[in-house]
Amino acid sequence: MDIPKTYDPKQAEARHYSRWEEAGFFAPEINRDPHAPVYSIVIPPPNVTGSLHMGHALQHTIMDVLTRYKRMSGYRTLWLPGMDHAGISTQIMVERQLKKEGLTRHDLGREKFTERVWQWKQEYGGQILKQMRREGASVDWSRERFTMDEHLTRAVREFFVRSYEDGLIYHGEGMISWCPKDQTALSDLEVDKEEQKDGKLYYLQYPVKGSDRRVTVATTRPETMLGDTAVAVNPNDERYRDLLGATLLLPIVSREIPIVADEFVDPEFGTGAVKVTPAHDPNDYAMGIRHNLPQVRVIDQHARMTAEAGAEFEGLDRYQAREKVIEKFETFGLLEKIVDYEFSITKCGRCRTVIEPLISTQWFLKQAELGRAPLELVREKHEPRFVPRVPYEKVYTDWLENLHDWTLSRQLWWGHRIPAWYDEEGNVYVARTEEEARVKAGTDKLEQDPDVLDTWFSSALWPISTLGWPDETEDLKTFYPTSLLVTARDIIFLWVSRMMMTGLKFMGERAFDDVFITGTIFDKHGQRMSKTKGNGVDPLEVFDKYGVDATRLVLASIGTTDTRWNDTQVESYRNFANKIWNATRFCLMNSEGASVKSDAFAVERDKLALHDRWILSRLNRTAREVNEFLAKYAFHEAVQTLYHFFWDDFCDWYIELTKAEITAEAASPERDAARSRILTVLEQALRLLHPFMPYITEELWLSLPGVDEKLLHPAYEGAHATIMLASYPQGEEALIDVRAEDEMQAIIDLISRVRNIRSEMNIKPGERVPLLISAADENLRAVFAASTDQIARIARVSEINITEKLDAPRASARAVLGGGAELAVPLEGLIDFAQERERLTKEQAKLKAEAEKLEKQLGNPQFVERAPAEKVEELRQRVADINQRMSALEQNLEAFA
RNA sequence: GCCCGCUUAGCUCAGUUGGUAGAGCACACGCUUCACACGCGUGGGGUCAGAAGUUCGAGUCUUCUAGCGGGCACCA
Repeated sequence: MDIPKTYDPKQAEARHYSRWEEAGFFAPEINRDPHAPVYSIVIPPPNVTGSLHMGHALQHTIMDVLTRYKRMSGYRTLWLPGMDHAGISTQIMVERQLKKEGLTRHDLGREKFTERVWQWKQEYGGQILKQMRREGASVDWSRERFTMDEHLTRAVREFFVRSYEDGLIYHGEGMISWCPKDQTALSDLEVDKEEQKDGKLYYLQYPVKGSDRRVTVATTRPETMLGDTAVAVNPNDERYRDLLGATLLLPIVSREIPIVADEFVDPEFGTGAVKVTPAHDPNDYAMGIRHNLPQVRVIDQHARMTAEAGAEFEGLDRYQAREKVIEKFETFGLLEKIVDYEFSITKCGRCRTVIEPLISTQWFLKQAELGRAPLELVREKHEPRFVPRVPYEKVYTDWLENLHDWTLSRQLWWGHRIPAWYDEEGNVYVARTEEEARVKAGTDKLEQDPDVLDTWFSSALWPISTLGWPDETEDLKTFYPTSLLVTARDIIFLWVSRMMMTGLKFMGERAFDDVFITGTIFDKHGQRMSKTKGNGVDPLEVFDKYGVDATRLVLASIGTTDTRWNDTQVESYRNFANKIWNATRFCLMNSEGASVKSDAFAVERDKLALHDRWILSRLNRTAREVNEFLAKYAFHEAVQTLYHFFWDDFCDWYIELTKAEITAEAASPERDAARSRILTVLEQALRLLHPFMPYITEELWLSLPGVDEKLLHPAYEGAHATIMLASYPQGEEALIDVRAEDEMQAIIDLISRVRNIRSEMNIKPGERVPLLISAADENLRAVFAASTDQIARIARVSEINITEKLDAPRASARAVLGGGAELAVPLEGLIDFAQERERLTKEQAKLKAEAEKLEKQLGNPQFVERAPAEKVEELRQRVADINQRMSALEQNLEAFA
């Protein structure tokens, strides 16, 4: 027998994945049952530029555990992989590459540049997909999709055209967030607010025309005053009532601007007078429309001042212009004060450049209309079901209640080009193809809109487009709606909500039943992992160090909770994997004449030893619990249950209890039967563990004698043997044996007490001691009697004497057990009476404290009256048991007196 | 400003419907016991952030306070 003592994860990891993939185990077609229930997940498509981080590994683990679990449970299972073209990120990545060659994208031109991006994708993109193989992700690679695939492009155009025809999409002027560095419009979800701790608030004075008065306005952006076209005050503000309708002389540019009244203005803030710059601030833009104010554009797309800002300012950067405006105001004596002021500024979510709000002609989508159906669904039916519901259902609902128009167009080259064409007069034709547009326009002289769509526009279609929409494919019929979406919380708005919108619009059904929001993994100091900080833990390094299976156990346990990453947890699961390895090794070393058998435990109940009935019960109870936990996404609990079943019940107790039988040198039907039983329990345990630990379980499962195709779930008839397709144990209620568990517990307690005595009395591990057991209850005596061999072996006892009443020599260490049992270890010459007295006194004190607490509670008439009768009875039982133990201890102490 | 979450053993975290506080790691002691030292056995360690309330009974429910972390908001 030549099995290494230590499990080497890398070997198993290298061995099985490609085999599984090539055999088609990941594809739903492997399931031959036409009536099989369906389980489907589409992966959140990682960016084509991305590489695996812990967040991905976490999401993938959750998805894979469930997919493998459902597959083993007989479901027709699809986990669909793919990638996102990631417009801006990818374009920037390739531009950076070009820069090294001294080129810009404009040097290449649009067509060549796009080709270059595709080339880049071929060579470097999709790193993450290779890494997913390492994770053991059981995705169906035959259905891999990319958001820029021809078919998905067709879906995008369909979405666009239909929405345009329905009046949901429009082309027009609006106030948008513009990134001066990336040179594109952004949606409000792609920008971040950032606190400006050292911000300043500038108080500027504007002279009133034909008067000595001045009106003071407060602003954080003085440079925009060059584009002011009004000052607004609250209509109820007494201070300015007489100035309503007056004209102000805008300093520097000498423009005459009105004072207007608007409810928006908060009289409490600043001076109660607000400068209005309709071309460069979202609120002012809205106010400008309300009061029909001119829009003077003083800042351009590069965040530099325009000619409109005046000759002195033209070409200046916005911050230089700010300095200059302040200088001027100071010289004019119009700068009232500058105060420190904390506020937030908006930055580009990608490059952190400060956003410039600009008026621009773009394509927009009226999200409010699309959002109505998802909003109703979540309000009325709580669908999709968020896990955890708090706080995400509310977050999602709140957002849907307050939808703004979505800026769709991006001034980029990489992405889905907007399917809109213009004729020479500038009329727009939205169509699925250029041909269609020509027909609509009645001319060939058309020019396509140069812009591309927001990346999230195609992502919004992911669950339906990947399954074939707009065609009515078999996949779409079979796998939609999907069962589950697993993702991080930061894209609930960007993505989750929008998939619900498109799913409901085009399919009339929710995109997924459940939405599982994973926790966030921080570094050990509680800091968010990020590339710029360089504090990220690389999943691949963790895989290398501890193995994929161990890492997956940690990730599955994390589930929805925010966690600080620490290697010690992985290490402990690495040890667990090793434990599984060695337990199997032990079973294999003693497997001659035996095999995994469906009828290994099929003998009359009274012919089966207690420990066999017990492990069978524990196994089935564990299986039931794990199924229940998985049904409610309680991964941590499932992992804990399996861990303790395998380590504590199976290894620490069952193997030890059955060891003598199994390692017997002489072959016998009894030995072979015992060997088959342990193999059979082990085989089931491996299946239960498989969704979490795919590699080690497959590696070991295949090595077990008697394991073959017959163990596969009936749906996979004809497939080669693999644990992946073995049926997941459901746990049989009938095999749960409460009595066996209670009786076994008595044995375990007994052995533990003996071990405790041995340890406290410093008895050498090799030294065997005699043991006296007493129990008034006949049945309990029988239970002990039936297990004397095991007790003797495990507790290292030389001889066991079971009596009705304890009759031990004075020089004995004693202990009391539940159920009125007692034990004594005679230690003539070894025992230190003082020490033993101390030990017993300590134990007595413990019991006494507990008894007092309970008696106090029982002495409370209100408790006895109001608490449920069974609760009261339970306490009485406990008190009785404690009292029994105490009196036994008392007698023991007297023996030493 | 509004909303939400978190605070449990030295560390990382569990604790379902209110009814004797748990795990892993760490720590102490003892073990080359014929699967495993990535192991075995034994043991110590928590007034569950603080306060008040509801209740026979609160880690668990309510309110407030503090600290930390999110999300949202047009306050110039």
